[in-house]
Amino acid sequence: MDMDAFYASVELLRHPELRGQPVVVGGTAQRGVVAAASYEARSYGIHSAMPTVRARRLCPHAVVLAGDHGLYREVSRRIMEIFASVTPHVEALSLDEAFLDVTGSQRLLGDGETIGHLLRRQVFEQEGLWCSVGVARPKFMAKLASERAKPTASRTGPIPGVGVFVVPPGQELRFLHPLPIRALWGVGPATFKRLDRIGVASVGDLAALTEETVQLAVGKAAGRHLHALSRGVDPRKVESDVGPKSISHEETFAHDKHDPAQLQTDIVRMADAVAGRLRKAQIGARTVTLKIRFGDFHTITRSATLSQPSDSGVEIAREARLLLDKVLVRQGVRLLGVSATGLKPVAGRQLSFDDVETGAAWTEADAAIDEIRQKFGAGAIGPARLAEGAGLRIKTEDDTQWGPDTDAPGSGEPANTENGRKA
DNA sequence: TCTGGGGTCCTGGTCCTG
DNA sequence: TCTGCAGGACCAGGACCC
Repeated sequence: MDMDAFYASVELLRHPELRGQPVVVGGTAQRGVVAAASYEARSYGIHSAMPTVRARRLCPHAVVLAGDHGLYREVSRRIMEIFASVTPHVEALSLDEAFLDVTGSQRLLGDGETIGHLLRRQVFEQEGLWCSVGVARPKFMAKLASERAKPTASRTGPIPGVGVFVVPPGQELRFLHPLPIRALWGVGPATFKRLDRIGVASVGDLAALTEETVQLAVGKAAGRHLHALSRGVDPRKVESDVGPKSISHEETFAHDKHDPAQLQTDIVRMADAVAGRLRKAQIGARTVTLKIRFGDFHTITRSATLSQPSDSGVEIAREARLLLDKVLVRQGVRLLGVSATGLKPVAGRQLSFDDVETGAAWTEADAAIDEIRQKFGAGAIGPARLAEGAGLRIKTEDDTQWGPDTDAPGSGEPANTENGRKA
C-alpha cells in the first residue's frame, strides 16, 4: 500500500489553487533536495532526492514548498488507522507506505483485490488522497506490484494507474522475471554495477545463475538474499510493532563550519533532540555515534559505547563532544549528526558518584524538561549553551528534513520557519 | 550537477579474553 | 611466560531504502 506522491498530494489538499501545476516539496535552499514531486513536476524529469537547484533548472516555474513534516505525520497516522480497521497486521514502512497481511480478513471482506479497492476508496473518501495497492503473496512482490499500480508522468500530464495490481498465486515468476534487475529491493547503484559486469540485466537473468555465482559477485548475505528474491522466495512476514533500532538527528549546514566551538554547540542541540525522542520511546542507547561530512563530501563516523544505556541529553552530548575532539574539523564541516544505537528499555538505575560528576544524574531534570516542553512547546526550555547568541533553538521532529532552510552565511541551525510558498 | 534526513543491514578490521 | 586460536564485542564504513 503506497500513497501517490504523498507529501505533494497533501500540499495540494491545502493549496487547491496549485492543482495541475508542477509542485515540489523539499529543501528550498542551495543545499536542499526534493522530497516529493507532483506528477506534473515529474513530467519535467524531477524526482525525489534530486537537488532542488537542479529541479528549478529543469522546471523554472515549479512551485517549491518547504513542507510540513508534522502535518504529513498526522495524515499518515490517520491513514494507518484506516488500514488497521481492516487488519491488525499492519507494518508501516514509512509515512506513506505499509505492508498489510489480510489473510485473516478475507472471509469477511473478500479477496486481496476487493480489500485493496475498499481501502483505496476509504482513504480517498476520508483523506482526499489516492494510494496504490499491490497484492501478492511474498512481501517484496506486493511492493513491486504496487509500483505497477501507480500513475505515471508524461509530457501531456499524469496517466492514471490501475490503482490495484494483483499478482495471482502461481504467476509470480511470470511477473517477476522480465523486470529490470534494478527493480529488486536491495539492488542500488553499486550492486547494479557488479551484476551488470556478470551480464545480469533482468531478474530472470539472476534466477538463471547459481547462488554461489551471485554471492561471488555481490557478497555472501546480499547474494543469498537477491538469489532467493529472483526465484520469488521471501520468507519475511508482515511485522507490526517493531521498535526502532536507532534514533538519530543530522543536519547539513547552509555553509561549511570551521569553528569547533560552534560544532560543539550543534552537538548539544542534536543530542538534546535525540535524548528527547529516546525518553519519549522509554528507551536508552548504549552507543553514541558522531557523523561528520566534510566539505569534499568525505564522510566519517566515530562511535563510543557507554557502560549502560542512557537517555540523557547531557550524557549523549558529552560522549559526542569527546568524539568530536578527536577529529580535525578546520577543513570545514558540511554535515553533522548524532545517533543513538544499541537501544534498550531503560529501567530505574542506581546512580553512582561518577554519574553525578559526569552528568548522568540529570534524569529528573530531563523529565522536568519534557514536561515543560509538552506544556509550552519545544523552544520553551533547553540546554543553556543553545541560548547563547540568537536565542534558544531546539530541534524537533517536525523541522524541515530536506536540507538547510536558509542560505544566510553562518546559518545551519534550522529555525522553525513558517511553511509556505517559496518558489 | 550536486548530492537531505532518518533509518536498516552487512562486512571487515581490531582488540580483548579464555 | 609465550604463542596460537576462536569467539564476541566494538568500531568504522558502505550500500540501500523511503
